[in-house]
Amino acid sequence: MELQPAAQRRQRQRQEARRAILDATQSLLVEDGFDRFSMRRLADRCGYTAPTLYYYFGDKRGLLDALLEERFATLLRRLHRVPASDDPVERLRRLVLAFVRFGLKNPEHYRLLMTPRVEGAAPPPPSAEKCTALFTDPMQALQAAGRLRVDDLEAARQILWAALHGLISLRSGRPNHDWVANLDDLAVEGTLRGLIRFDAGNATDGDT
Amino acid sequence: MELQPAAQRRQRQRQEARRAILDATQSLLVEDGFDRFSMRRLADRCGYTAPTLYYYFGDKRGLLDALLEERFATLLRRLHRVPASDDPVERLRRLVLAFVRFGLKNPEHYRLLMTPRVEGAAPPPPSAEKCTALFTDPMQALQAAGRLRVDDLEAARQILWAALHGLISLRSGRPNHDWVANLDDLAVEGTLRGLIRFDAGNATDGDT
DNA sequence: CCGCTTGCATAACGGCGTTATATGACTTAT
DNA sequence: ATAAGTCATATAACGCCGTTATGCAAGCGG
Repeated sequence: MELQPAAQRRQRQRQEARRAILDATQSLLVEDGFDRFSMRRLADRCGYTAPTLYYYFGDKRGLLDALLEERFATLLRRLHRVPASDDPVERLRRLVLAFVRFGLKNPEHYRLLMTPRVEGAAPPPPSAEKCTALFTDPMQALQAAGRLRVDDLEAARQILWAALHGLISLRSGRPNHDWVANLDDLAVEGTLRGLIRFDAGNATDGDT
Repeated sequence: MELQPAAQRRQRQRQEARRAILDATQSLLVEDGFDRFSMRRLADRCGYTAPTLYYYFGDKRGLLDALLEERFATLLRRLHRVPASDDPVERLRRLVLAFVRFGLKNPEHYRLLMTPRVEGAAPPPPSAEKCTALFTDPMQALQAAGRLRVDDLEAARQILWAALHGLISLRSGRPNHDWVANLDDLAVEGTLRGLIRFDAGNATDGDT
């Protein structure tokens, strides 16, 4: 049984330790919330002491980014399974709604993602960026069809980004506020309507 | 000169101390940012020691709320001077733009305002709430004219709130991102267009 | 003149993120 | 088999934070 080089076993145990720490991080985060989360409390929960966490993940941000990466990788897989519609509006709507619902179901992770990096720190985990990149595709299609109300594609992206971020962060930051039923759908619909010409037909330009 | 009861002089000195502390808070906040702000650093800056700050303002949140109240009182005065237009859309647009620009010019205060209260803590300062209340007026007018795309006025309010919050918090949280020029105007215009029927004329209902 | 409120300061508590240093187990080399 | 070395972990500490307990001196009312 010990024929395999012992380095492999060590590495496997290393992975198991990381796994255990990440699992404890996840549960502590959802149970107690982002504000009450601390490295020392995590150490207590997962049986290791604090320096071990730093040994494995560098610092608090690195640990949370590792967790974030996993979480957003699953979102990414889910977004990839969103069916491609012939109507780019419909596809964009589905993507956006999936994203919003993910953010609302994982408020601590979303907050974690959006907490701005200090200065020249590490970039956000790659899966998170890939998620947002998925939106450019249907938006480019809309621009090509001349259905964007804002000429600049980047401007449209940023407006959409801001609206979604506002919706998610506001709702998950104030869970006790009595939000209107179906706010997600209404807000997404309104945002898209502000960005996109919904009336098919007069597409390219209506002035000359 | 000492004819006035000494209690008045004491109260005046009290006010002066509060004033000095609040001024130091303001400058420390804008110079070093919300994250680096601490009661101890404030104490160092303003000459008092930390317990004195607690003597005057209770706790950190109370101190920051006092500053916030002042700041939003000036915004409130400015918003009150926004001219009433015959077109409620135009009036709403002006209010919204003034609000957004205020948020972007006072990012630390805005962040402070939006940082959710812990649980049953003090409500946000009254001026801040009055500011948001100013928006309901033109929105009611729009609803009465049947120009709201969302029937429920409260829903429309929340959608607008989310969009503005997203715009402000995203931009001021990432000042180094290269935001598109005129993003504010474009975003506000898009948001309003998603919420409101811009074409005058077929107002009430277009189905039956 | 005495006692009381008021406006401060010193010192401390507990918690935080993080790091310096030590120790023991396990691997490798002789 | 033993010495040398690496790796995973722990203990102890540093410096910061928000906050509070305690003390103390100056001014005021009796």
